[in-house]
Amino acid sequence: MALRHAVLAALLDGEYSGYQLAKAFDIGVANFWHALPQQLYAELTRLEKDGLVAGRQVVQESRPNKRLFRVTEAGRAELERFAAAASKPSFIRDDLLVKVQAADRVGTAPVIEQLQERAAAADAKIELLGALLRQLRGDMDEEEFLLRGERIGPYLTCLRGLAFEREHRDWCLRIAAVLRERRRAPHGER
Amino acid sequence: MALRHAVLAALLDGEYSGYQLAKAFDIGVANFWHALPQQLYAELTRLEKDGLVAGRQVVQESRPNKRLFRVTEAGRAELERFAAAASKPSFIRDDLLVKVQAADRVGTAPVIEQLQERAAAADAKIELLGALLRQLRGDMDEEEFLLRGERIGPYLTCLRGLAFEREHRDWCLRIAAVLRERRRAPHGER
DNA sequence: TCTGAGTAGTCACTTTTTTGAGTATGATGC
DNA sequence: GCATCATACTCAAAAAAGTGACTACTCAGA
Repeated sequence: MALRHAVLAALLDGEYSGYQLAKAFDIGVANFWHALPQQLYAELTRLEKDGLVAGRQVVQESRPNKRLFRVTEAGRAELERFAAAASKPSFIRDDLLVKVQAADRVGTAPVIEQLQERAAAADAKIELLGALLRQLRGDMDEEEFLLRGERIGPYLTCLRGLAFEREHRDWCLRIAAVLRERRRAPHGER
Repeated sequence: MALRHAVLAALLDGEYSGYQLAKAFDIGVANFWHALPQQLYAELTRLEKDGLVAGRQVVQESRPNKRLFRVTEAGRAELERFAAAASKPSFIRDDLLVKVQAADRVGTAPVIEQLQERAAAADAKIELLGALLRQLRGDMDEEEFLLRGERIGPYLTCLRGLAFEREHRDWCLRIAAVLRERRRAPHGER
């Protein structure tokens, strides 16, 4: 039960529909969890059944009706319990790293290409997160916001995401450069 | 099928038993994938059935017999195919981040504690990876090794792991400091 | 007027990952 | 001499995550 708590945490700041939640999971929440819309709808259904969130129907004209969910007291308590329990260690799990591990035993050309695509994607995400951070802290500077802002959780996770993306971009570019250089000027035998 | 390729990539450097592989997955390979021994044994069985690895029985005295596996030509070809295919984007997936996201809506004390434990664990991993990198590059310096070393794949993924752990440690320490400071000097109302 | 994109979701299914409980032997430490 | 650790694995099951295929309605643009 892991997506469960990510959904609860994402839902702390107000009412969201499954659809809106899916968008949040594509940007801010993606810094600590990832899920497809179907998974979110399913999890919301389970959470509601367990009384951890409450949904209400909102009838709309000119677009489909929707259900908005908010965290209940029981949900908040569950999150409290979760926060106090031990966390599993985090780790990277990335196809691209697997390819790099094999890098000098398989063709490097496609890997170099993917490293560069990744770097570009990371760049895009860095901009997105920068904008999100500016928006979250409003007119305060970061230090002041972190000390006096009233809701810093999402900001803190975005900081982590930003650092991750920067690091990832730099690594991708460096590794791509190394692999290109080695193609240009071959090394030992083989 | 993702663990599959991680196992193949890890097996590129020689013959390993499931048991040895499990150790590798706890240190170096953990930089790009993570798995429990049971999964590795199961995956090795499947890989062998599919002809991507070949196992041979090694009879031992004074300890249980073991089976050593190596990547076959078909396995190498599969890895080649995998390297050329598109990769899924990577993302962080971390309980602790979920807790931080909820940080100012639930009790922060246990979260601060966990952040510090994590920072310490990251420190330990940083040392481990540093030693592994020194061992992998032998008496060359990094630049020379990356250019002329004959097997740099594992080195490159360890570099990623090292950067990740450093970043993670710094973030944990900073966030712990921020949350402590906010407990000391409360902000807005609530 | 047709096409595609955005909103809002559901159902069924498969794959992957995790968890828990075992087996067996020799070596090492108190 | 007894307990625990390290080696080396296996089996079964549950939980979590991911995939594909669908429904329906509105609006904007070609």
